[in-house]
Amino acid sequence: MLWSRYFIPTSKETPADAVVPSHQLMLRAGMLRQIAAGAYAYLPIGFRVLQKVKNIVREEMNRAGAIELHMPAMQPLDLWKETGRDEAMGETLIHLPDKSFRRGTVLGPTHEEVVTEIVRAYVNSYKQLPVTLYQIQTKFRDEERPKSGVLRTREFLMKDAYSFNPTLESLNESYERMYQAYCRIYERCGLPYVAVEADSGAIGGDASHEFMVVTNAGEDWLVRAKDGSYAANVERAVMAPLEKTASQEQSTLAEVHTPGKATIDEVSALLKCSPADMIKTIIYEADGSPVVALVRGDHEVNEAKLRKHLDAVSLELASPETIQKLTGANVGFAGPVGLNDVRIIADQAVSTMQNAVTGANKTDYHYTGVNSGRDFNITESTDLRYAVEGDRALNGSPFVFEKCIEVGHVFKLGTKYSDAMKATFLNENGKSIPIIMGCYGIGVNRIMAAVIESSHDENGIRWPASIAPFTVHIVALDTRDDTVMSTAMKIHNELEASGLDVLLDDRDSRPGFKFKDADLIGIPYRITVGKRGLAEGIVEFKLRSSDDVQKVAPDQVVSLLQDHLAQS
RNA sequence: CGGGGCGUGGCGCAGCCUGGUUAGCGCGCUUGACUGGGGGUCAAGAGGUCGGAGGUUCGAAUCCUCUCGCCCCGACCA
Repeated sequence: MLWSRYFIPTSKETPADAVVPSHQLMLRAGMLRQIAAGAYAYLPIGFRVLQKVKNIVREEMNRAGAIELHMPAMQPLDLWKETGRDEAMGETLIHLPDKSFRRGTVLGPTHEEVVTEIVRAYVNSYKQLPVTLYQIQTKFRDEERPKSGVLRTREFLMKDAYSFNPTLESLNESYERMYQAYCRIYERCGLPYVAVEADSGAIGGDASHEFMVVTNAGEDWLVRAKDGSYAANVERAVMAPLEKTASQEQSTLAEVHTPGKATIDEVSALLKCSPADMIKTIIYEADGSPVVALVRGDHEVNEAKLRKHLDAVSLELASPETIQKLTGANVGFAGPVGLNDVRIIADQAVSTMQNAVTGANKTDYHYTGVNSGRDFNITESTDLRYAVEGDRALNGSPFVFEKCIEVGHVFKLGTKYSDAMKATFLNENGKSIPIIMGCYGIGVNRIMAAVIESSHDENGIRWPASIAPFTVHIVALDTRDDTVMSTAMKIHNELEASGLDVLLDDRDSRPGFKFKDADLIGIPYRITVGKRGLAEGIVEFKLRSSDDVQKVAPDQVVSLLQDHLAQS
């Protein structure tokens, strides 16, 4: 490919709207153009990268036994009503105007409903199972706030796979196979990833892993044990109970006047104590009944953990009226002392607290000197909170917190969708039972952006050869010199003939300009052809990832490159 | 959805507060000359409904009202 005849609109300046490196570099390298908030055009070299990522994903899916199909982006709302997800997705679901359609139509944010509809139509025997179907498709989600370039958009490419299994053992096999395929995909894309336990959330599955890439541009947090023995989404991270501190002399329980001081910060400031000396009392309504959660003042209740502990379907903060009725006080003055006839769950850390401060269940009053066992009893104690700095893994290794982005997610769905949509089959005993499902997603655009986030320098992108828009970049200097151009063209043709993607910069520009562009678009192998080198019978070979320049005879270039590619 | 900011040639910005000739500057682009190993120099050019609508005024990029779009922080996020 000749640069002069191709379309790579590079730019020296960084657009003001771009904040994260991947966004800035994609714009500058001429890969990407924003068309609307959260909707991007992929320009030729950006598109080439996407295609390479898609091909890797496709190869690994096929290798893992998944079968490709293609489902519509336009879907009938009725299908979403069957599972109730029209409500659950809320505003994220993009509805088309009703006019020209008989039924309401939405743009698919994901395809569980559609794929389940297909399978229930054709699968009715255990003999047809298991089967895993996948597609690589454009998804639409009306995100409230698209951001960070291609990392969070309203329209994006996703590989989504769905396994349909007759038994749990079979589901586990499919899940494991997908998990392994994901690892291979990220490895082939040159992406340093971490597989973490994830919260399976409202989707209702019982196991789930996320594939994370550590980067400052991320919007999720992952927690890792320093010794590498544990990694989890912060939503999910399980930590060791805090150790008991040396016991202090118990002070007496005292009621103090704290007028208008309802928050942890206000009360701790007034009473000159640390938030860690306070017991935070949060009142929820779980499936309609009030429940009280206790955590240390500097900790936050993890509602997912609480929900799981309670085995509740709905969980929300109680209304001020409920709180008033339960505690007899305004919001901000609740505490466990004297609180009866309600289920109280304490975080483990609360058990280690001594002479604590907490609400007195009386408006404008708190207690000091509160001790569990004496002033109130902890009947239920569990891990209820989010991990914070200083927490440790169950084996005692300290936690490290890192920002990250999610590039993939695998779920064991169970029968949530097959139950709701009546996707059943007859098992060997002639009994009709719901198909057990798993679902497996990969964000294709995110892989591209994540690779750039984790592989760039001040001059530009550093693509791994596997997904680079071109594999080799020939820079012809002195383009008006016939020997230079004929040599460059010859190398170009030989490399193309050997099956490589080659870009030849044949523009009549100054050398520095072309080198800067070469570094910016980040093709892994660079061949420089110039008058000087040719005078001594050589061209130069350089890796994007290194400053070393190797002199090589023009007719040795193909074999040298093949050696390099064979090693990588 | 709360808070903040920004819309002026392809990109980055100034001008606005305090209204007044042909709306500037840098990058990029075109043409020519010189130049040629890390984003060159000089010269001459092209390119703008100042996001849109309405209003105030003799006169609006500038003041007022409405509106659309975009970015950032937060909340939310199978």
